[in-house]
Amino acid sequence: MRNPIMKEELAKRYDPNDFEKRIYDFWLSRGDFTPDPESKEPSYSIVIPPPNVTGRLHIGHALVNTLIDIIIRWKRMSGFNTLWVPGTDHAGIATQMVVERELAKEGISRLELGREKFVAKVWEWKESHGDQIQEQLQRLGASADWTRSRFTLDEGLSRAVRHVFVRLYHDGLIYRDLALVNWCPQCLTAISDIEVEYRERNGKLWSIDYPVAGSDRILTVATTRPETMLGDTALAVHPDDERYKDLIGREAILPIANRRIPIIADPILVDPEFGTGVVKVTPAHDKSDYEAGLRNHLPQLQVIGEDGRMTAAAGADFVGLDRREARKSVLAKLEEARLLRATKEYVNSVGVHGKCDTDIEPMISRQWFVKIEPLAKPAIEAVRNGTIEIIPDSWESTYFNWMENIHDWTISRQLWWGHRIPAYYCANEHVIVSESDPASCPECGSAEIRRETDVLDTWFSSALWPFSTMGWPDDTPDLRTFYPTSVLVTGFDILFFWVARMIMMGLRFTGRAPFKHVFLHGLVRDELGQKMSKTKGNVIDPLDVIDEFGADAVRFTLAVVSYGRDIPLAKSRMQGYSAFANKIWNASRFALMHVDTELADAKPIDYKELRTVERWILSRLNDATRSVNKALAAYRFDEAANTLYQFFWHELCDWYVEMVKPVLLGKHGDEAEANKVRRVLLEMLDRSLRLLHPFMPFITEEIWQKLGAGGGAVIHAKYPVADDSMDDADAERMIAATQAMITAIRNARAERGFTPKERFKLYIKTASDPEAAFFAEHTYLLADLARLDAVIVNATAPADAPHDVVAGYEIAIELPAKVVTKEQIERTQREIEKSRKELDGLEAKLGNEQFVRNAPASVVEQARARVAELRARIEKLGQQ
RNA sequence: AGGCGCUUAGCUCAGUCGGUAGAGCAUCACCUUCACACGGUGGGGGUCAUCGGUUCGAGUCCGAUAGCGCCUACCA
Repeated sequence: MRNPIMKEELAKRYDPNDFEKRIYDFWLSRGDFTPDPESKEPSYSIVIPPPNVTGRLHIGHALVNTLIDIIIRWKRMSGFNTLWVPGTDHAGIATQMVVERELAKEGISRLELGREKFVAKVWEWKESHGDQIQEQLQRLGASADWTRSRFTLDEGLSRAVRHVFVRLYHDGLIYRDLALVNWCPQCLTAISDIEVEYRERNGKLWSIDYPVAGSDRILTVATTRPETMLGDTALAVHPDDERYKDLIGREAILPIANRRIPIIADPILVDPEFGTGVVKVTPAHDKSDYEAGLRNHLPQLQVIGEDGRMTAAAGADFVGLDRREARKSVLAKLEEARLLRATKEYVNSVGVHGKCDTDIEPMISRQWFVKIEPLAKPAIEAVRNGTIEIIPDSWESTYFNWMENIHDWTISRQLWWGHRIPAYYCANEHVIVSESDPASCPECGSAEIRRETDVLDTWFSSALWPFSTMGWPDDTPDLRTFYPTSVLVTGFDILFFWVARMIMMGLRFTGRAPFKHVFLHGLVRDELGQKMSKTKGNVIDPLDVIDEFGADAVRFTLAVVSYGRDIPLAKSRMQGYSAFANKIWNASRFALMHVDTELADAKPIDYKELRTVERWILSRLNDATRSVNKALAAYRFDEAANTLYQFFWHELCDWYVEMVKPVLLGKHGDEAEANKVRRVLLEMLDRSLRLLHPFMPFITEEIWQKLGAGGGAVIHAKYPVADDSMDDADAERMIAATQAMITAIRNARAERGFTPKERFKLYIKTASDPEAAFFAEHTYLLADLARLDAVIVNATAPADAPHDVVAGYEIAIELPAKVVTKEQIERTQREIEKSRKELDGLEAKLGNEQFVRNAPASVVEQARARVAELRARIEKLGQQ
């Protein structure tokens, strides 16, 4: 029974646009991506790294989702009850920024709209644009279960977020405190430490003189941020620094402000070797100064406000000025007072907010934090004891290094789009943290309750993704069946942002690691290894290349290049793999025009009855099958894909198909032999398509439907596994020898300038009768592929025919008389030279007693055999 | 500053247990043969960054050096 949705015949030309959409709809209509709830098979599950809901598919998404889909399809075909949970992330700041930008086009600002209306606008935006990325993933062939798609702001997920927040708060792991945080004056929100990106910048280092009060001494201080001096509340020196020891405890006069500030000793803040050994201390605007301020009980004077403008505390001359203007103004005033001593060029790294590229302002602010150490400890242990395995394992040391030096996590954001923190304040400022909205304050009974306005860091909800998507905190069938998930596939760039936090939260709230393996892939670059960016114009848009080359070629390319930290990607590679798809297409057309698909329903292949050629190709296929399964189990998508490419094109197409043509075209053998060949050819196509399916799902499904699959689909066909009984070393050896002879003859033909029409005679010498019989039997094969008119076994060749030794067999090629050119002589001499060099090396090796004594017997034996072959070869070649 | 990684053909990269250096692309020559010119056949191209060590034997293991990249922390 053929499926009616499929076209009967393969089109002449491979055109992915003709069938990819149709095939995807076919799978969707059958519900092929949804696991069977009744299944007794072992489960296998993956959750998608949720892309930004307003995002558009970029090449990084294409990579990670291709890799996930390869694993999912492989496992599904390998008998697992397989689930891939898709979904999207609300992506707090990023989404808010996108919508704000859209509104700005209409001249509307978020602030004038108000919180409620703005959030409603974002939801509108989400509803109209949110499915775009899922449709794009479908074009890639993603076999995710769309019926289970989740969004981090869904009701269920929101409940999980709230539940986790409340529990962590009551366990003392979430607290609210006044602390120095990273503040983005552009986005007007605090961000966490890891959201700060550091950029190298050419700046200046200014030296400012601070007069010591009641003395004519001057302390010179270097700074990269002179405007912060307005907030200085001390100068610090090292307690052991002899130069300044006597000044400790005295006061300096802060220039411009003319405030007196203490001169303190702080061994942690001050490195006496650096600069002048005197440091200005600005506790409200610098991280290490903040800590020094706490140690020394210094006042915190905020001179820069949340909007990046100077506060009243900065003084009347500066209030309201932007940070940058304030810097110029401060420098001018210092210059005027002749207190600016020197300026030098200086390269330092400046913290910026990655999302908007604005310089971060360290700021003292009341925020919510997660006390991270108690969560990190078990997460470290889980990786250390192997409960979770990070692949490649080189990332484990990075993971440990970060987790062991981790700082508390700032989770509150002064945004509108996100999970609003479930904390409430009563009229008396009592804090109530609760899963449901409280009616009155449990402490004082006040009914005047207002909710916290801050929302949570997006990554807080992402951290719960592996179990929140499955219905947690309820005990659901999905949770029981598919949690913990099997592997997490993602880029190494979000190891800290996401992976580490999922491990911490998963262990804390489910008592189990959220996944067994973490596979970290590299980052896609252009062919020169540069980051892709719109400004550089080197972006490869996955949707464009899918249009151009087809999803299968794009997927195959991504699989092949996937290994390594950086993944250089060029369109030319996709073109190359679309040629491979074309090859698959045409080889299948060839097979289908010679093979009756009814054969598949006939009795299984009897391996003992097969010819050597068929036993050989089955053995080679088995070898490829073994390699592919092994490579996939190790997440070596590149090896798996290369193995299939190599096998299908260069063994199956280049050799096997050519070898069976004489039989299929009726030039050799009888109908019974042809039928055996047809049966095996069909088997090869069937198995190859199944092996290729996870990588190239569309083309394999389209063709496989033509094999008379009884209404089935390759997506649910069984993935081939290696079968030792298919291995055949003898067949491999004899066919390899045959191939080597054919190559040698083709080579001789090309080198001597003969056309394909001119026929030769081949003489072969064998050492045994079975070998002689083999070559006699396969004369047609040699004759057809090497264009010979005779193959003569174990007879004396004419002395003037070129002799050689190939695969251990002495051969001679009798060719029509032709002038021997200088090039041929030189080439033969080069061959002899090469062989002699290798021979000399080997003989020296074998002459070394220690080699013979210490090396394994097989290695010595191999060397001896090679020596014999080389000697014979040199002799034969020399005769010419 | 600390940590991690990389250096192999013109380009981009594989290379398992230490045992005769591989692939794709590019390049050159020949071939429009009845699945495919998105094709076939054959060829050329490498001091495996450098130096030293271990070993019978090193692209592979160890140490150092140089160059490049990334991460983390800090940078008055």
